[in-house]
Amino acid sequence: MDAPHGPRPGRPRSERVRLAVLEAAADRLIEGGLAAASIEAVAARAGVSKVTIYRWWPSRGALAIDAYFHRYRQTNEFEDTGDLARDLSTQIAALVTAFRGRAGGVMAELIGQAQSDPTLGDVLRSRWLAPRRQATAAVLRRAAERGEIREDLDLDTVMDQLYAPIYYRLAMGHAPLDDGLAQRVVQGVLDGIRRR
Amino acid sequence: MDAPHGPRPGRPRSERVRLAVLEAAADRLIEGGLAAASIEAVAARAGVSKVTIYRWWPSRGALAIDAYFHRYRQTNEFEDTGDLARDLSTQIAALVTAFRGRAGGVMAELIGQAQSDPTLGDVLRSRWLAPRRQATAAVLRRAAERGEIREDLDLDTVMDQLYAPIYYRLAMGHAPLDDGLAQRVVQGVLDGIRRR
Amino acid sequence: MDAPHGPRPGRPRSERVRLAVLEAAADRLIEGGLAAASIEAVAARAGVSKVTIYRWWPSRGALAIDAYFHRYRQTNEFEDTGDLARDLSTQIAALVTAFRGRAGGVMAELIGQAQSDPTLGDVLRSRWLAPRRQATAAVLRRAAERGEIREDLDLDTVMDQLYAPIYYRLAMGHAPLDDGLAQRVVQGVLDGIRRR
Amino acid sequence: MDAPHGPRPGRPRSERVRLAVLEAAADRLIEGGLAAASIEAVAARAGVSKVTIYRWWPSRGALAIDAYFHRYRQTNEFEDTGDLARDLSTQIAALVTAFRGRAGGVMAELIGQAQSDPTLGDVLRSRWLAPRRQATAAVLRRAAERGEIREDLDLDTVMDQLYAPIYYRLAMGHAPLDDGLAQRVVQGVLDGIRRR
DNA sequence: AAGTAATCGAGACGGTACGTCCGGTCTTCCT
DNA sequence: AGGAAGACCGGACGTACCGTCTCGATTACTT
Repeated sequence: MDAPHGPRPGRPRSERVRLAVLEAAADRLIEGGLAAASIEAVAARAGVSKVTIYRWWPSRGALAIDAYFHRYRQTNEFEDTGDLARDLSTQIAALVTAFRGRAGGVMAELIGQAQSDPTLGDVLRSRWLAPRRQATAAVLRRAAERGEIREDLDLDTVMDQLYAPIYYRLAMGHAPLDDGLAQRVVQGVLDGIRRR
Repeated sequence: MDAPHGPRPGRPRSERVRLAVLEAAADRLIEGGLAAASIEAVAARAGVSKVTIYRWWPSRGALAIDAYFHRYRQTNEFEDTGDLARDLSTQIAALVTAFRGRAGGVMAELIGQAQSDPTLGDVLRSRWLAPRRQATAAVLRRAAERGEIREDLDLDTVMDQLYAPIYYRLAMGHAPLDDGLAQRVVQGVLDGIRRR
Repeated sequence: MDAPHGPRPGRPRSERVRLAVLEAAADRLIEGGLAAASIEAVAARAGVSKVTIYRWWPSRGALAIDAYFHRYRQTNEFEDTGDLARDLSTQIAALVTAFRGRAGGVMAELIGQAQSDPTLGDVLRSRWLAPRRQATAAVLRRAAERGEIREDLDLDTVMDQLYAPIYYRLAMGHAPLDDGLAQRVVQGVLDGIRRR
Repeated sequence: MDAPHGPRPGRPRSERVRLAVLEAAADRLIEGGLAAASIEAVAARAGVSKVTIYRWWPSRGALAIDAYFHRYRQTNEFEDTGDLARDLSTQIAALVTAFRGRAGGVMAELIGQAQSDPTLGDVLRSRWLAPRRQATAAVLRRAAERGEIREDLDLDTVMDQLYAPIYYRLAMGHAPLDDGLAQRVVQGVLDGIRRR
């Protein structure tokens, strides 16, 4: 897929331009949301021609999500200390904290945009959701092996129960992403899945 | 605010026009999503002038949500049979069923749009979320009074646990809104909150 | 065609805008030729939106020719003094003089553009050529009636002989539109068509 | 200018490429006029890089005219049989015939383009007009020596009278380039310049 | 054989203009 | 006052060419 083809013919893509576009897009995104990250505006801000952006990103959403990941390329480590409640709380609290900042609004808009842009949905699922869910699933599996939680669980459903409330509040805004949220959610889920 | 002014001066608002607009908007919404329900397009389809729409609806989102409720004005009854698990399952299964059809896509787009349109968020919360949550809260309260579930619960958190997975799947599309979903979710939540 | 329809519904067309566009287009046309009279540039200069221009003029050429006639709306009178040689010379000399100024370059470009824009050709023929040829034909007909020139002439060919050299020099630029040109051309033609 | 430099260093220009470009340009020119003969399109069609074209031709017009001459490299012989009327008619009729075909439209567009491209005008005059006018002038001069026409004539004006009507009709399109045109024009001119 | 020099294909890039869509606002007349 | 019709500005869209640029590969002539 990305095997080093050796030097391809033609002028190579300018890394300078790639970065300028991503930075400009991230800036606009944070300043004024997705609406402000129009191709036109990003091109102007980055000092780059529109065509160049269109050559590399198929849509505003695709660019926005690249810019988002570029700006918020987080470590995304998931410690496995053996204390399931603590590990899950830590991980989810980190998500809550991130979403409380500007990144939350941007992510909410990206999810919103994905409703009318299937490609964007794909990217979101594969680059954002999937890694987090895989890490979480691993932790849960090990907890099951340790006998801490039941073994007959549908992990996908469990993870929905863990993550959904965060995204739900983010998207609907009916309640804040408060400090205790992560803890409460994890507690509620564990109450249901713990071995008795 | 809505005191009966008695017959106000001037030409009264045309009910015919109101309906034509809502029907046209709903049609476009279903055919092509929010993007297709532009004020321009709806006006053309309804045979109505743009200004008339602007007079009565502040934005595309506001119009869309009105059209949504106009088309899918559902009964939204919530039976309280005394069997908590059944009542909750019934209610949530109804939501899942509704979201599986075209209404789901539209609702997803409306939630998406609300991310950049605070007014739309308000309407969504007050006219869509709130009634459902109030009915659900009443049922839960009565179950607590009957001693079926713990009394120290934060009902808001419980309702998040009940509803969030549905919206989460709707919005992220990482997993289908399958038939057993409602039952599984309710089961999971009850496992955690039932009196032991 | 332009019967007074009575007051048509809707906001009436703004005369201010119409004039601003024509003046701006004429300015650009004279400053930098057809190339400078881009819709974009004219809109900017006139303080008018592009869409407004597109609503009223189908193409750059159509706008340019309107602007040309707006700026150079000449009297186009053709005196018939009874002295054929003088009348023709006067008329053609006026054309030569006009074409020697900036109007010449613009007209040349318009004719050029008409080669790839049939609509523009139509306008040019009906609004520019036809009136001049009709007036000239009338003068020639009266001269024939007076017995000054032969009566068996194909007037269209005669008029081609009169006008063609002017446009030929304008378009090809192989020789100047000098002062004596009109006189020489008329003399040459009359030598051939005068009654002997 | 084109002295044989002897073998210059470096890779010699590829004749294959030169021909491919000219053929491609001529094709596009005939299919869709000057507009279709964009450098971009010609390069694509010829399987040649844009830069290569830019290296050898300064502009679209220059390329177009080269392509025109390449495709329509005509013999351009001018017989001098001693019969002036016939010789002129033959020559001009050949021009009319050529212009009636596709070459006419192309030539018209080239003349049009020359209005905003001085270089193109130069090429048109030196490579197209001049040779024809020189041959015609020679014929006329010999006729004057034979005493067939007046000797005090300004040959440039006479040639304008001969050729202008053809180009005039080509450019303005107000009348067709019909069969008798050449004959009529020559007759008209000779009527005026013949010795009496 | 190594070096030098030009040609060529491929393709990235900034820029200008294109013609279109939609959002909002406005003006006018009609009901 | 409500409503239809439609003109208007502004902003963005996605596309077409322009002319320039950076590469690597090729093809000759010159030491």
